[in-house]
Amino acid sequence: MTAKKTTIKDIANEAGVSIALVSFVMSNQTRDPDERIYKVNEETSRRILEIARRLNYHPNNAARTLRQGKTNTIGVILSDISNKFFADIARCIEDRAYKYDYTVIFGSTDENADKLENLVKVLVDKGIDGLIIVPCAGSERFIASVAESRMPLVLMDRNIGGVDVSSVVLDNRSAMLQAVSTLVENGCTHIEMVGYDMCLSNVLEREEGYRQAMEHLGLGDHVAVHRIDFRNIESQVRSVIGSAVARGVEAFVFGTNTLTISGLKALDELEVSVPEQVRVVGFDDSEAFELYRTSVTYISQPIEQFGQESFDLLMKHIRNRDMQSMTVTLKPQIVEGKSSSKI
Amino acid sequence: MTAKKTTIKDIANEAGVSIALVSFVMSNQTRDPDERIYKVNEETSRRILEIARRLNYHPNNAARTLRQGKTNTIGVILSDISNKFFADIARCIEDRAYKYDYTVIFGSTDENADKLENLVKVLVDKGIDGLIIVPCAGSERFIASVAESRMPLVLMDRNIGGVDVSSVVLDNRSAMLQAVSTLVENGCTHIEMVGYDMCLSNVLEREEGYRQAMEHLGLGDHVAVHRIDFRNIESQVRSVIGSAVARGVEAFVFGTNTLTISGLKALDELEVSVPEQVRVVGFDDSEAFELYRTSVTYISQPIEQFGQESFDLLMKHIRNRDMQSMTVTLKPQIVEGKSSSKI
DNA sequence: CTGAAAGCGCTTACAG
DNA sequence: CTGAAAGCGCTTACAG
Repeated sequence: MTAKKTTIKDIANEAGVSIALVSFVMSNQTRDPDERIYKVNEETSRRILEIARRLNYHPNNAARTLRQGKTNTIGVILSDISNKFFADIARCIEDRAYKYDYTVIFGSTDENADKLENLVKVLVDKGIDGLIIVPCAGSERFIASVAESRMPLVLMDRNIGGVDVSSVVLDNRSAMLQAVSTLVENGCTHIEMVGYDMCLSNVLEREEGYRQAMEHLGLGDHVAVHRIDFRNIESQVRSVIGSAVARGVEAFVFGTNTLTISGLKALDELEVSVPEQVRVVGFDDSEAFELYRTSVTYISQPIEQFGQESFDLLMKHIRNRDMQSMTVTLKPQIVEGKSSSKI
Repeated sequence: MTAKKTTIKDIANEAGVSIALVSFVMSNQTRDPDERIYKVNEETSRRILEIARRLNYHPNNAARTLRQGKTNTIGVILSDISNKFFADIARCIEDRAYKYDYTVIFGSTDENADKLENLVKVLVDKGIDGLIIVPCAGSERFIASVAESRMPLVLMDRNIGGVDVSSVVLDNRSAMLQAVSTLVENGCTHIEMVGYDMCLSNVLEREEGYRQAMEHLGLGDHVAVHRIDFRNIESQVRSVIGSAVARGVEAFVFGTNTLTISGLKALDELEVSVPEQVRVVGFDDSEAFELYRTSVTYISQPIEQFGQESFDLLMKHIRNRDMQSMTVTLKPQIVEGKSSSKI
């Protein structure tokens, strides 16, 4: 495999030709044979290829990169690769990149702007052709500077206002409209939302979407949003839900997968039954729903599309450095279970 | 960030020194200052560093790699990075690698030997200093050839017989002994196991561990192992569990996280209550347990140690090419919930 | 159709 | 303490 490292020089010696010719044959091998301008003598070409195989030749990537200034590697910076939502997206990106002969390097920020900054620097130094980033709160200015550096860049899941950069995001307002509408159709009016207390576009849009939906449906008086601190989810969700239930709330809409699971767990602990006493619409699918006593209604995000569109958009930016930035907005879909239904 | 790409030449020009001196100053910067053999003039050094900063210099990784023959990148090939067990390990490896200035590239095999082979080839061509692999069935010979190529290599989660290669694995026999013992202590004798139908060391050891534990506890007559096909889990688990319950089985031990969740779900669908009618010991922790009606007893694997030990062991192999291979065996710990208890 | 040569950016003996 | 030079392995105009 690695062994003594055969180089084109070895092959050239063995074949009695120049290294240039070897290089030429090797690179033509992977290109459209019709596009080659020069035609290498068939027999010579075959001989070179045969020797390369025999000597177990593997081109040196560093040399090629140094020469071409392209690494065929991209960086993908997520919130946390062990979070199922991001892990699933990571998998899609990995698969797609593999197909296009790209390698991807992942990094996790834990919603920490310093870490994000550091990761980007490491990856840029390492040499990457482009970046997909899930931005976190506080990283706006830094990401703007990355965008200005002309590094091909695509934001995912969240975007940043006032910065000219491409992004792939969810239609969060539509998600919340679907959630609220479904609950209203099932007879709820006291519908409250549990979201994060973070200054992120998706968080804010979901909150805004909830408000708009409520007002649109004539329930403006019942609007109530509970903003949970990211670092202390369980206990906050429990207390928020406890007092809301005491106030006679009829339904909860959750803003993320983690919040949904914490919420259902809290309702269990408070011995509030779903959907008999309180109805629920969650966000994202989860393995955990499979073991829940009731089938869960949730907003389903198009995970595969997130991965695919982000990657494809980044490829476009890499191939055309002067491409205009654009935003791809993906549509969520509500999946109805019993947790939101009339009893 | 990337911009016009400053090189040491630019800095040398600006500072009126040679590129060698610049290179020297730049690399000394990151080494133990006491170890330097030459001492660069303090003032010159400071001036060079200052210019580097002002010109926003970032060393070209490809050039350095080409020169040094080291990439500071490792490859990690898992079964599936979107599986929670592997995603958690991936996160640990990522964090640890980051601390040691290493970059990691992940790949998923989906238990497909061809894919594994391909991924390894891609990564090796790309240039990596070492590999951590979760081997899959059918990849034994190929992995043996990788080991022979002297590429630093560590197997994780499973190992391969007859090949001289390092590995980090779980003490699967101990896991199963704990599982069976706990159930026996709670009065069960008809304990059956649900595992995979795969020829992998961990699968086989868990099965063997179950058998030994049963025999050791005088329950050899009740030994029954159900081997599930990896590609058709849900339906097979359901039918296996259905007939076992009909036979009057008292408890199930599951061999992996996916099997545990499928099993609990199947019991739900069959309206068999846990632990009243049947007791259960699962494998690996899962978010899903949080929403299950009963707290689940499970075998907990030391995820962080898996990541850490694999990485550390690989580092040792990278630093010392002639190091003897070794196996690190990690201890599981049973976490007792209500699912295994007497009613 | 094929070869000689320059150069990508860096590191490392080797002189001075 | 500092500089000139070779070379890592490859690609790419440019000649022939």
